[in-house]
Amino acid sequence: MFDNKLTRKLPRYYRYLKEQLEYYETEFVSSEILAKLMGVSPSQIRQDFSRLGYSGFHGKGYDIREILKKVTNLLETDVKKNCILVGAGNLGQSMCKYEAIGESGFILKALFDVNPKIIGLVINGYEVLDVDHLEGYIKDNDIKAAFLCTPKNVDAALIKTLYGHGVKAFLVFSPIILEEIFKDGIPGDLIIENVHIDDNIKLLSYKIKLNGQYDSINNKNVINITL
Amino acid sequence: MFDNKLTRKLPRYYRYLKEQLEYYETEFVSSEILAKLMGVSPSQIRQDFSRLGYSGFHGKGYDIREILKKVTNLLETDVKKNCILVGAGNLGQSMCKYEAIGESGFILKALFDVNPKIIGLVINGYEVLDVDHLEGYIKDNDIKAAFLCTPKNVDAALIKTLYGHGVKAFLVFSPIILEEIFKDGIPGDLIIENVHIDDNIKLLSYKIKLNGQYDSINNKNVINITL
DNA sequence: TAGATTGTTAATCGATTAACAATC
DNA sequence: TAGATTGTTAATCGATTAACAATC
Repeated sequence: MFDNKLTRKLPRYYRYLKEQLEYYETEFVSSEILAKLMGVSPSQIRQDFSRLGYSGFHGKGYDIREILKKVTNLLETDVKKNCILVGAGNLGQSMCKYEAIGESGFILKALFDVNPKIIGLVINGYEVLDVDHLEGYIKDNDIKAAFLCTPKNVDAALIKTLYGHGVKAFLVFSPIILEEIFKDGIPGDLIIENVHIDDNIKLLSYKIKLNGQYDSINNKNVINITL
Repeated sequence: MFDNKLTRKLPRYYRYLKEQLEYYETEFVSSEILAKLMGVSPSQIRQDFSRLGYSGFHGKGYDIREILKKVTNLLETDVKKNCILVGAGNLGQSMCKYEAIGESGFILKALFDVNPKIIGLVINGYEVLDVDHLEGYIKDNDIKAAFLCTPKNVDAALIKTLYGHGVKAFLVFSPIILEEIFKDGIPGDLIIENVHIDDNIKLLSYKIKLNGQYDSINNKNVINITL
């Protein structure tokens, strides 16, 4: 039932299938075409789709909308989940406009901040509320997740507070040391999804290093690096 | 020479080693301790470090600073690389303050925007320049990379333009369809590092779905999901 | 020395690929 | 029917784990 390695590939499949549908305007796609687009082997795609329990059509390919539906079902990105965003600075203001939030079933209910200059502003249709009202707001609005766009030094404490108010799931932009705040043990039902832009930047550095370097294994210069 | 699967793990090792050094204030770490912290097996850590060509000390563990040095060397995050940031809106303003940029060897030289209201402002010490001056600026300043914090519909065209001016490496926040812009083929030396926050959000949705679900394989409720 | 922990080999596990009969 | 492409099995490849002698 839990095939988490495959699950981790789903968002990627989602992206490329969407691309096929919208940019190339095709309703069906063969494992060969999709494989080329994604830089993987056709075999792998057939294996994965088969394991997802989705069948294509012999001689024709896969019905893109149907796989997308399957992926959506598995990720439950069609299930509505109320959420809030804390930290209405630059990152927060940028994030609250991000359509991927709604596309994943999250309904952004409000923004919160500590800064009196920001509190009361309306950003992208969301009023910025005072963090002092978090507790009541969470209890009244069935908040399932919080997106933390706060400075990294406050993230950990904030998670503990919000968890105390009943929020179990967090999207965080800074690496957090949970042991540091949950001294009596990290709750089993705490969910953290960490965005590691710093990792992306480091990999960019590595790719720049590699670009054009001579690859003695394949006897050619490195180009089009895939990590 | 090119062990890209291992390379992809390096930023993660970097993060946890840094954490050991700074938060736990230890100079040495055993594979057992680090494994517990990272949620992997001690074997794997010993294998990886060995493959990186780094030796620890019998009975004592690994010298954290030394591995960090090794990782830094491999990723070349200590090599200085001039870069620019395009799009000085909320995301751009947030990114230009991000210390991971400098930590990875990138030296942010300037911000660029199209909006006359933003051009001329000084943000975090960087003057916002007019995108019309991009070409000359790039040629004069040995720009190795660009961070695109622009609206997603302009990213693709911008990459083509900047590539034409000599910038080969890009950090991008929206999935881009390169085939769409490079109709005559995607240049082999073009480097794209894509930040997929939408994937993180979808995985958050999945984790919420799983949380507390009954796992019939292990006969217990799912907690502490690792994907 | 005793204790701790590495470094490495061999075994296991899982994921990817190859191949091809099935079938639309 | 011929052509295309799936679905699945078996083979391969690679990564993870287990085990333990080596050694600080």
